[in-house]
Order: sequence, then structure tokens, then C-alpha cells
Amino acid sequence: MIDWSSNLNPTQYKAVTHRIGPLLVVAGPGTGKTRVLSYRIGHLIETGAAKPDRILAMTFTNQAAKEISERVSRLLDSEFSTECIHNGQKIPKISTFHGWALGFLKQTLGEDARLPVDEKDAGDLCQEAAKKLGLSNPKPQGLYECISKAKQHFPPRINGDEDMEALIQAYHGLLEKYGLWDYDDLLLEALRLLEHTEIKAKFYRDFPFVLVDEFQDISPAQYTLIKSMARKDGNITVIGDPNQAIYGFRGASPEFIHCFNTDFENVKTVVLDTVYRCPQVFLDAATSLIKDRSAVRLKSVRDRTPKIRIKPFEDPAAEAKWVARTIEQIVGGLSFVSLDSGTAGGNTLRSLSDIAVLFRAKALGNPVAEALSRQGIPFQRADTPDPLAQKELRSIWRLWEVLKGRTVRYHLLKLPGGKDLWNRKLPDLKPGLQGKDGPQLLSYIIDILDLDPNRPLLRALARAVKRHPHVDSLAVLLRNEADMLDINIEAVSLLSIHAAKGLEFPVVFLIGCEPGILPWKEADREEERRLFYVGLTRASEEIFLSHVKHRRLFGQMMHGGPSPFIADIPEKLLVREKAQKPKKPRRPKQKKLF
DNA sequence: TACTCGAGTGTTTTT
DNA sequence: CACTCGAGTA
Repeated sequence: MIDWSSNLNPTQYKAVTHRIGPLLVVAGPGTGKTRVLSYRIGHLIETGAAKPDRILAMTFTNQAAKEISERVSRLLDSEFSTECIHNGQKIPKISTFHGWALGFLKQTLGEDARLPVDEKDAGDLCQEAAKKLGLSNPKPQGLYECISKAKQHFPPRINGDEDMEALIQAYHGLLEKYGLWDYDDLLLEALRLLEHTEIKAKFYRDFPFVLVDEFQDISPAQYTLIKSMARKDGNITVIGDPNQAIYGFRGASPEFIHCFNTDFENVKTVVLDTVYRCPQVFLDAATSLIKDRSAVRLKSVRDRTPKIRIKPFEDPAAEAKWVARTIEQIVGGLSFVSLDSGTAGGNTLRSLSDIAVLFRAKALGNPVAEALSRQGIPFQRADTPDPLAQKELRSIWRLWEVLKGRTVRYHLLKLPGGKDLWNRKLPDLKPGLQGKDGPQLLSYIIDILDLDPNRPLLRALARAVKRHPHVDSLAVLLRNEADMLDINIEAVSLLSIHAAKGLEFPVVFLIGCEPGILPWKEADREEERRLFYVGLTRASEEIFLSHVKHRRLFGQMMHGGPSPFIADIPEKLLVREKAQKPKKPRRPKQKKLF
């Protein structure tokens, strides 16, 4: 028997043990959101309120789904064994919106289900459609983005633009022709299915318990989906933080957290307000930035009360140099560089993995990366480009999919040589597949495509496949291998604020706090505030905000100075440090006198 | 098919 | 500033 109350604070306990009907959990940064979600799932199962296979939990990322799954099974495995869990399989379904939708479509439509395409292919198809229509070439890659934006709504919202409408139609024609769905279609098609009363009724029977993570990030279509996944008085739990809604640019809207109260009946709201991560000062600063600060007053349990340090600089190079120097001090100097060993400002020494440098746009990370390299400080960046964007890997992946039997005409068409060639070739290739495992299949493919297996890229791929000889999906493998921001690794993390969401670091440098950068020019002001909020609340011990006078971005000079947001933080929470004197003044001042 | 050259472009990101 | 993409040429 798990002792639920001793592992949870009273509000968390309330959320975990809530019985019947809709539940809205407002979970500020560091208040134990994931804990509540996984404990709630565990509690539903342990008390017998729900069979594991009657529970569906939805997340945005595979990463989050995996994390919750692991926590639930750890929780139940270690302390509570039921036949449901131990016989494997019957673990609650925890998946991403898109993953669930695809499974649901396959299950309901069987053979008629199409295959998903990624953004790249969707973009290419858009262009193909535009070309067919003879549309003037406005923006090559922006077309799909536009369409996708329209498809964040159900039904898709086209604002009366005729060209746009024609383009969408042509694009959908191509998708149909090749038997494909784009990512947005997965949700929209699932929604269309749920409009049938019998299908909806079956869904209600199958999953009487629905939970939704990161509720502040859902799009209108996703909200519609959630509404059709549960009755108005159903057992639906949503959890999120409206102040951390930072995905408006891709169609998310924090409004839905308010809609939930009116669209569902007798919603029970639980506000998690005890913060285990940040010191009170950081919380107060963060909340002072947000308009809607009335609702929740977050309370920290941490006793340290460090101030927020503000550092001005002349230019990005100086800022970066200071970041590198300070990091060196914080970790107690890298053996060979630091002479003033031991001091480190009287603070505890930290490891490199305790430190993150955060910024609004990836480009700002470059000077810092340079400075860190120069100082010999190991670092890692999160911005891994999509491996499948590379031509060779993409061809390999396409042929892999074809040979695995997930044949799509579109893949054949796009393979070097074109569809006809591959249609002729395929019958000869298929017999060669007998009993091949991953590595063998890969070298078979490399051979067929006549690629050089000794290229470093392909060697790396071969190694990755060797580690997982029984992979089915090369795309999943590549994505997981590329996604290597490993918190445990001994390195400083360089991250965009977006990428840092959900993470926590003892020491955070938030660089580029300048007008035009941190409120990004022409971006939604409130969302930019929330971004700043997210940035500030990543830190558990120390935070530095820095800004520069001049910054060249994309060849354009930005005029700097401190972000207006800094002025919104109560002065008593801040320590403003002096601008650094230029180290070696070119010409001594006295020359000028008289 | 493979290369160069110049114009154009440029937040944030998941599936 | 630095990169990608498409047109144009060999």
C-alpha cells in the first residue's frame, strides 16, 4: 500500500485523490506537476477506481510521455503489484496527442488509414501543389506553415483567401493521391471520427479516464478534441500553467484553461502553489512580469534568498567572455587556468551540468559557444538539426520504409531515379530481405543506393543501428540518437528558453535581455513576458540577467540597453552590477585633458 | 547530373 | 553576417 499523503503536500494530495468529474490543476513552475500527474494515475489504479487500460494520458512530446510512463510504473512496481501491471502490457496508455490519434485512426479505419508524413515532405507537397496551380512563388517554405496554421483549427480556418483555399485543396489532393496525412491531419481526422456518435460512445467506454498534460499549450483543434473525448461531467483531468504558455506562434492559446471551466460541468480546480524549485525572490520577480498575477501567489519552500543579478555589457563578445569567466569561477576553475583556487566567491562549487545559458534566439548562443570553447569549457547545445533533413539519410530512410513494407508511392517517387525505376527494381530486391536484421538491412540499402559506406555520416548511422539491431522505425531511432541533451553529462547547457521549458538548473544565465531580443520585435508582448517568466523560473539557486549595448543580429545592428521587462521587476529583488571597464583602454584618458 | 553563383532570408518547435 | 535555395552552365 502506498502512503499517498506522506509523499504529497495537501494540495497535491487533493489533486491526486480527486474522485469524480472534471479536474483542473494549475501547476506553477516547480510545484510537482509531473509528480501529481503520475501519482494521480497510480492512485486511480491502486484504489481500483480505474483499470489501467481505461486510462488515457496525453502529452505533447514523446519525452514527456516516456517520463510519465516511467514514473507510473516505478510507483506501482515498487510499492504495489497488481496482476495488471506485472503481466506487462496493461500499463495505462500514455502517449502524445499525435501518437494517440494515429493509433486511433489505424484501429478505427484499418486498411483505410493513411501514413503520416513529416514537415519536410508536407512542405515539398505544398510546393508541388503551388506549382501546379501556377501560383506565384511567395515564400518557398512558408506555404506549409500557413496551411498548418489554418489546420490548427477544427474545421480548418481559412480567412477567405482564394489562393490559399485553392492551395489547400490542391495540397490535400496530393496527400490523398499518395495516401498520406500530415501531422495536423492526424488530429483533424481523429476529430472527424469522433463526430460519429457510435465511435464517440465506444471511445467513452474505452477510456472513461482522460488526463492532459501541458494544457496551456493546446491548439484550438486539440481543445475541440479534448472536448469530444469526455462528457461534460466526465473524468477528465487537465494540468498546466497559463503563465508558461509560450507556443502561441504555433497555434496554442492559453485561453483554453479558462474555457475549461465553462465547457465542463462542476470543474474542481486545484492550484499547486508550493514551489520546490526556485527561491521566493525569483518567483516574485517572475510573477511581477505577468499581467494576470492576481490569481496565484506562489510560495517557495527554499530558504535561500539570493538576488537577481543584472549585468550590462558593451557587446556580445564581452558578455560571452564574462559568462565563460563566471562559469569558470562557479565550478572552481578548470585546473590549469585558475590561479585563485578555492575561493569561488565563498560559494559551493558546482559542476558544469548545473549551469545553463538561456537565450531568446539560437543565434545568441554563438558568441557564448565561442567563448566557452576558447576557455576550454565543455558545453552542449540543444539545437540538433533534423537528421532526416540530410539527403542521404532521407533516401536511406525512404527505402527502409519501402522495404519494411510500409510502402508509400510517394517514397518511391522521391527515391533517386524515381518511381518507375523502383517499381521495376523492387520485385528483385524483396527476396534479398529474408531474415535480415537492422544492420544487415542497412548495409543492403546502402549497397542498393550505391552510397559510400565509409562516409563518416553513414558509419555513424551503422553504429546507431548496431546498437539497436531490431529497430523497426529508422526515423524514431535517428530522432532518439540525435536528441542527446543529457542532463548528466559534464557540460554547460546552451539552450533557447523554449527548449529549456520543463528543465531546471541551479545556475542560469539569461543573456540578451534587450529590447528587440527579449521582448522579440513584433512578437506578442504577453507571450514574451511569459517567456521571461519561464526563463527566470528555470533557476534554483542563482540567476544572472545580462544585456549589451550593441548587438549585430542577421547583419543588422540592434540597439541594446536593458529589456523593458527588467524595469517591471521590483528594484529590491535586483542587484545591478556595474558595467565592466574596458580592460585595456586604448588611449589613456589624461591625454585628452586640457 | 554536378557544379557555381547571386539573391533572398532570417524567432521560438513538436508531432 | 551566414546560410540555403534556385537558376544557370558545363
